[in-house]
Amino acid sequence: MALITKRVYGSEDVLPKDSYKWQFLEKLMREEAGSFGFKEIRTPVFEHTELFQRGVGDTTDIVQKEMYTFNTKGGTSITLRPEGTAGAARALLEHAIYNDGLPVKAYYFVSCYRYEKKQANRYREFHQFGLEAYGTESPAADAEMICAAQSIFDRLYIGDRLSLELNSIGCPECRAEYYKALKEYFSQHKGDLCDTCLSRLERNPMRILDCKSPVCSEIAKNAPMVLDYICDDCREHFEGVKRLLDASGVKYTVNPKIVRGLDYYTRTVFEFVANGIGAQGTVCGGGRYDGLIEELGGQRMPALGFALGMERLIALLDSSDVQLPIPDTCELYIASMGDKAQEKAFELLKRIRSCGVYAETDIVGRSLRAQMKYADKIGAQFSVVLGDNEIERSRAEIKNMQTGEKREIRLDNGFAEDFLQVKIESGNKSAEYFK
RNA sequence: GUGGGUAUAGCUUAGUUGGUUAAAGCGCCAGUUUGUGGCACUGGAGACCGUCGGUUCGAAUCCGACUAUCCACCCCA
Repeated sequence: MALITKRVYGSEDVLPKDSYKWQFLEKLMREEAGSFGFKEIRTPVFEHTELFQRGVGDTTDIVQKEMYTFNTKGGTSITLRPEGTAGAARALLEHAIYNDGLPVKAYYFVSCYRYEKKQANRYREFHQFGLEAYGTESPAADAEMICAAQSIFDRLYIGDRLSLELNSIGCPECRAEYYKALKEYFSQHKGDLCDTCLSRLERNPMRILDCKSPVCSEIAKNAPMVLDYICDDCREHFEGVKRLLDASGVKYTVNPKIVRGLDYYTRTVFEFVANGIGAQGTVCGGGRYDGLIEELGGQRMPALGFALGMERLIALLDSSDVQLPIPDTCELYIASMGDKAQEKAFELLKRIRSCGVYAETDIVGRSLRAQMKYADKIGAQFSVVLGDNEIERSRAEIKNMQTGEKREIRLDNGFAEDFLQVKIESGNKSAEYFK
């Protein structure tokens, strides 16, 4: 296929027949975030490269090998955002939003870019919905964050398709202790670890814990657990989070292997994981990152949030028996024959559309029969045929496409009124919503 | 970056041991007389059989390379 008619590797089109899913989900998420008191923040697709190096972390795979980085004509290095948190945190600092009062609660919809091998539910351009909260250290904030994610899934009737995996990786102080213990333990098995895990041993030993290699995961089974090493403050914090989740009726599994791959995480980390949508099952992931703001040059300020993968969520919905509300079909199709009738059709359509009715007419120049076929194909609920007779009488027949039943309708000022009357009498709902 | 699978119309596929104009269903467009959709029928458009090279009198079919794509590892949403 010619290059110009081929999309770039790892990118996806949302086609007209599917866009309603995105629109529906975005609306639902805005409502849900709003009901928790989060306000939308919109940040640029690109940022200074340094922001991600500092914010996401120099040692991460994302920064080391997955960023779309390039120089502007002016010689500035900028990067297409690989995730949404860094930009939001930058904006918080740049505009000193924390002076508007704490906590700052924001949500975002962003497109993200990572240069990696494409896979089922993993793309080079992908979309995230996310929540951010700044200026609160309380476990209540962690619990609320998780509740917000859970309630989105509940509203979509997929709460039971996802399992919430929860963990605490402690603060930098207690993690240092833990790292020491981990390194000691894994060093004893140096000969058996896979190559990647050997390099992890130095820079991020926790990642060995979720290595998929049978040998490594066997060794990891007996490795020290974070939860045995976290300090009293961190333990108490974690207990607080669990207590409020329990109170909210949110079910979770404490999974010591959830460690997250971004450097900025501290204390609470969590993932909502789905089965049955391929290897990339993490639909939503997040946690607390109390060190991030300071890392970016601000005063120390606790922070937390999560990101939800839109493509993965849609994949999950597609693989489940949940049917998102199908968009309204055409309410009225006006077929016409001849110039006079076409003019009348345009006049009537202007009138009826201004009442909020979804209506169409022929813009192809088809025969009457073909127009009716088209009306049927687009699922029009009612149709009106206009010809010389109707123009003359200023009356036409309106046909219920489902029952075939016909009624008279005025073509003058009474048109919109008559149509609404017919619509009400038919008891026709514009769309059937069902699970 | 590493592995494995697959490439024939918009989609799903057929194509026999290599043999003349590459087939079907769905979809799309038009028509089945004069002013009414769904069903049915008729017709039409649409494929350089992923690309390049090789073997052969002859390749969609055999061989090679490349490219694309899918799945998995890695990593993550």
